[in-house]
Amino acid sequence: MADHVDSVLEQWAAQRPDLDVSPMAVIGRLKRVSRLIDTELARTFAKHGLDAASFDVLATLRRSDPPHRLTPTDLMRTAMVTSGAVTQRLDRLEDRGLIARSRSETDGRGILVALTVEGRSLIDRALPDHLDTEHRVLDPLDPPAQAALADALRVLLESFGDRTG
Amino acid sequence: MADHVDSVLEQWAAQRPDLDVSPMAVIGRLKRVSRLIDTELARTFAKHGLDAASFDVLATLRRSDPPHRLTPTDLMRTAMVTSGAVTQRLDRLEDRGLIARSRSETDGRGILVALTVEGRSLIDRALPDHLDTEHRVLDPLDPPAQAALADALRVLLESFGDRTG
DNA sequence: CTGACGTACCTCACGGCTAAGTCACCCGTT
DNA sequence: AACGGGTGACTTAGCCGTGAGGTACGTCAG
Repeated sequence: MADHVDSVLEQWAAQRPDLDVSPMAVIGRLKRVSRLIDTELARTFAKHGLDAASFDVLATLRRSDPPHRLTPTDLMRTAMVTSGAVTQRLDRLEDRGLIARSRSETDGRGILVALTVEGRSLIDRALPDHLDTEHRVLDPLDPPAQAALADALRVLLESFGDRTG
Repeated sequence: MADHVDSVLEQWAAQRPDLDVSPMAVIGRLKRVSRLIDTELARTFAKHGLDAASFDVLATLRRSDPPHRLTPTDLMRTAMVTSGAVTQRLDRLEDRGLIARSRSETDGRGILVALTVEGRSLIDRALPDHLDTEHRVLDPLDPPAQAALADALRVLLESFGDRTG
């Protein structure tokens, strides 16, 4: 059974047998799987009028500790995007009435972002559907294989310094 | 040892204990690792005046069977982007003299894309550097763990129908 | 108190991609 | 030979992101 990456490796072996392309077996697949999953998840998001960026913001707010308020900087860090991207995401969500911005009372520069009633309602509707999709995508791997996969990925994340706090 | 995704899972367990968010342990990490690796690889590409999109095209041509000519459709399929994106990638590379387009002799609609001498020279210079980076990124996993990771990802790819041919 | 530096958020020009549409050409059917 | 649907490449409007830079506010040493 050969996937696309197997044939890429074969091609390299034929054209550049002097190179050790073994890491491509992992990194090539990682990129490809990630892209295919993104596409699949996007379908579910679209059913609820969302995209991955909007879902990400709403879900991050929803899972945060009560009173479910975060600063744009918090959102920037968890989403791994620039501050400009966060501003624009919030603009779009605010225009649609899904989040609300308020000034921080303790920091004159700060903003607090909160879900509106509509935003909370929407994310609570979208979440189960999203989790169904995620379950379905991972279904080909049995639970121990999923756990092993998660562990391997965590090792890589930690090597990048992706720690809590 | 907790990474960012561990804390996300904890937050969900606290805020929505009714939901089974276990697939996020895998998919959340996958997205995060993929993004961090992309950033790391981009650094190496930039050293050679490239980005991931350009490198992808040059590398795909380089590893193809002699005479190293592919159609834009071939490139579209391996890169998993739209035809419009391929056209624009080729425009940029052609402007820089790294690839050349010629008309297909057997199909009046078709185009053949080939590396120029400069393009081939550039990709041959960038490749070893790129592979060093990929090796370094995967270094935290020992070879058996890398192989296991690749296998798990292949199972997922196959479930998406990502086969050769 | 003051100045210098750091932080928080926003602005904006620009770049690459998608999605939808165009045009030319291929090919099986009639 | 003509037609009609399929295919290959390109075009363009619009979206979302980056990266550089601006403004306002916070912090702290002197």
